[in-house]
Amino acid sequence: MASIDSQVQEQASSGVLSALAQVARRRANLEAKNEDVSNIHKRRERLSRRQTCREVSPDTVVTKVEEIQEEVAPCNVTPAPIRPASVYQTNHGQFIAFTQDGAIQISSAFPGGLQGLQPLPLSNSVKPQSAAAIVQYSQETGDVSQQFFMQGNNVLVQAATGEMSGYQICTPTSSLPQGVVMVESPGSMHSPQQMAEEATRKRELRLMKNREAARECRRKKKEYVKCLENRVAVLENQNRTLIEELKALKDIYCRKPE
DNA sequence: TCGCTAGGACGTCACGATAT
DNA sequence: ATATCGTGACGTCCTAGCGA
Repeated sequence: MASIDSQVQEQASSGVLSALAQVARRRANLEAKNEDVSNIHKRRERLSRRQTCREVSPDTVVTKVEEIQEEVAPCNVTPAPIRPASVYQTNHGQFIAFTQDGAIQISSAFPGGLQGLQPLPLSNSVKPQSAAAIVQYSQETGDVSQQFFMQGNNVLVQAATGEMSGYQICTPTSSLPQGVVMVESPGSMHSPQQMAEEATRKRELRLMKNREAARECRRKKKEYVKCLENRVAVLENQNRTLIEELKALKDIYCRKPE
């Protein structure tokens, strides 16, 4: 118990330290802002010249958090819901879901399960898991048109006018509902331009995945911090109770027998 | 109302750990 | 050996709160 307490205290103080570090970072930020950072390209350049994280500062808080997690009683952290498929949201607010068998479904509302999703039949046998592919999707009612680049179970969503213009999009097959077009991405790249496009696409995919991962990571961290705070509250309560109990016992034993 | 500050959320990069 | 994942660090943007 005592060791847990001290660890929780240590955790709290490292929280303070990290807050201080954040203040320092902000100060540095402001100083950096005072330099000429108006140009986005310069900013990019600065980013690219940046030192690596490990060089700048050592690991602190998280390592400790992980150590403590093994000792304290399991918190009621709700695990990420197990979804029957991957679900993505487009910048038009629609949700694209991949079912286990590789089918794609589109919905305008987030699927609690996957009910209410509108099935999107694919034009050929290419499954998203097996090959990279592009789906162009346009709504019947509107002029909104988007492209989805898929590789494995990942999807990259862009407006049809976006950077993926290098891809060849087949002429829509009239039999396809909702203007759905599906093509295989070029299997063999030859020209430097194609290679560059491939590299760009790979990079976009990696960035997208990392974005998702960072979001998930933050969510987990927040949940864990909340859990720790609860734990602190519980321990403080216990501590108070024990102190009162001790006081009462002292009163009994220290009272002089008549 | 305006400027400043703190805090939160996000995207990106780098890197270690783990899986294939 | 290479790919993928998870996460710390950083820079940026946005917003709420506060004092002048």
